[in-house]
Amino acid sequence: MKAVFMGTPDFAVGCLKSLHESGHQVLGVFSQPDKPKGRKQIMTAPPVKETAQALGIPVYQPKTLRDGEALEIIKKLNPDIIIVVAYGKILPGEILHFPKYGCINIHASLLPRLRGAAPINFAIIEGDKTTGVTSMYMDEGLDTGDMLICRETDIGPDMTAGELFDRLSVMGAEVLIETIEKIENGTAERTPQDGSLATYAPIMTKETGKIDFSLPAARVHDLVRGTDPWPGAYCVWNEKTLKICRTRVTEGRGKCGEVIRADKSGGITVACGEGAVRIEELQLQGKKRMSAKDFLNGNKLEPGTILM
RNA sequence: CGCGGAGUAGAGCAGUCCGGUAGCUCGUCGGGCUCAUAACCCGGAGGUCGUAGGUUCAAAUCCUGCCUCCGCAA
Repeated sequence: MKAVFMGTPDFAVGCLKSLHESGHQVLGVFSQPDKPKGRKQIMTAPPVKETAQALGIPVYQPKTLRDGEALEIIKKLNPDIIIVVAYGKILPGEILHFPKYGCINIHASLLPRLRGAAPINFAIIEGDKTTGVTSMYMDEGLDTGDMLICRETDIGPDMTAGELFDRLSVMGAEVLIETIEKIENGTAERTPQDGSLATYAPIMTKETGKIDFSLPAARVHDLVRGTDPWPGAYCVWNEKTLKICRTRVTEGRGKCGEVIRADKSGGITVACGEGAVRIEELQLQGKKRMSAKDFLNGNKLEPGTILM
């Protein structure tokens, strides 16, 4: 099958590689334009672009797909199918309808749940016990197309978004290849989504990681692991940002956000609206990430302190 | 030159303003106590204070360049 691939971040890299290795011909790759990144604002290529270049596939990085130029490129490449994985742009109808087999998308959730930009993180933040990946035919809505293959996986009680990301990224690549096979041999079945069950996983910002200690401990824990490694969950201590990197749900009672224990044997325990969380790893503004034990060796954190 | 913080023993920090013997909490090693311990007591080892210069009788500390790490912003 002759395909065009569209994707941007790490999550899409596995799909691109599998597609390339499975013998399908990748005519071209679309990715978001390079962006300035990091403290020095260095222009950085998106991971998919780097991968494509390493594989010797031509890369296109249009600012928009709506000015007709992108369509011209597509027409020239003349793919049988377009694969979209976390590309970050909406495809106009003229492109959606161009390829013979249409456009398919790999999405990291069990649709119609968690449509949108950050399904992996929100599956954890919302305390889901399972999630998965879904392949679908794209339409003009946001993750609303007819589903093809849906594969489920468990979310462990302490699993972080980073860990889940790795697993789903592998699953996504597998599902992609299977989906293409089914489309090729004509056994693909469309299942429409039940829109009434849809939920949304909005794009994450730094604010997403703000901890609210009035919530039950389980929810605080879900936020911490659901935002790890990015953007990270945080609170405020001594007027400084304190990132909370790793926690465990535990017993304890106190005012919301109150440190009820801070010693080397019990770690740092903070009371929540219901129960408490023990902080195992944290990072103070301007410092490196460290264990609660190391933190307590050099910082005075008395029981009774309130984290906001 | 986007804003800011920081490099001191294996780890986490203080000391820097106001130059004058390298300090704290841990870890580690040896010994002791205890039924026992992530507990307690005694003792020891371990640091060219990120790096290159400058000022000075004397620099972790003051001045200048460079390297590295981190938070914010994007």
